Amino acid sequence: MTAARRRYWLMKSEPDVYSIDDLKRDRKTMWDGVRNYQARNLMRDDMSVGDPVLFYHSNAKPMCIAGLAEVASKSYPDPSAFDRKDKHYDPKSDPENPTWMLVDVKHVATFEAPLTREMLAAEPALADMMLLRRGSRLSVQPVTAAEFKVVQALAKRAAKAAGA
DNA sequence: GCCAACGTTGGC
DNA sequence: GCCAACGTTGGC
Repeated sequence: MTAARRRYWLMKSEPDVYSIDDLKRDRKTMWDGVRNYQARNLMRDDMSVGDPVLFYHSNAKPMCIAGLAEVASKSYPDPSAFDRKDKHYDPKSDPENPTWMLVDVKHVATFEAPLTREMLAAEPALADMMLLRRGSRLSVQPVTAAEFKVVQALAKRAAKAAGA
């Protein structure tokens, strides 16, 4: 057994559809409905159980990193791809050889003060973060260890400021 | 609501 | 294999 290098991720969700509060309530959820090959490949090939995940609220007011989650399973076929009634049903995906894979994600912490996109954009250390790049639509993104550290520090600072 | 960015589809 | 048309994401 070789220990996998710890990797860090950011996953986007529209809070109107599924928010960090929903994740907290559910404790754990299937990250279903992803229909982008790049995002799938990251979940299928690169994620390990225990990897930290930044939970991002997209298309929201405010847009923000709302908290911390964690990869809670290995990848497995996305059942919503086989459900005719599901919005993300994919008739081309063969259950014998599934196209779409997902992982379970579990709630770790909801930030006391959400880190708004504005705050992130104002942080020089995050200048190269994929999330902040123009036109970056990928809903599952890698985050560097350095970026993750900075986000954690910002979250701590924001919580302090909010509580003070 | 607009539209830039980008992925997918399908004709050729 | 190219590329135009189209659909979606998601910030603004």
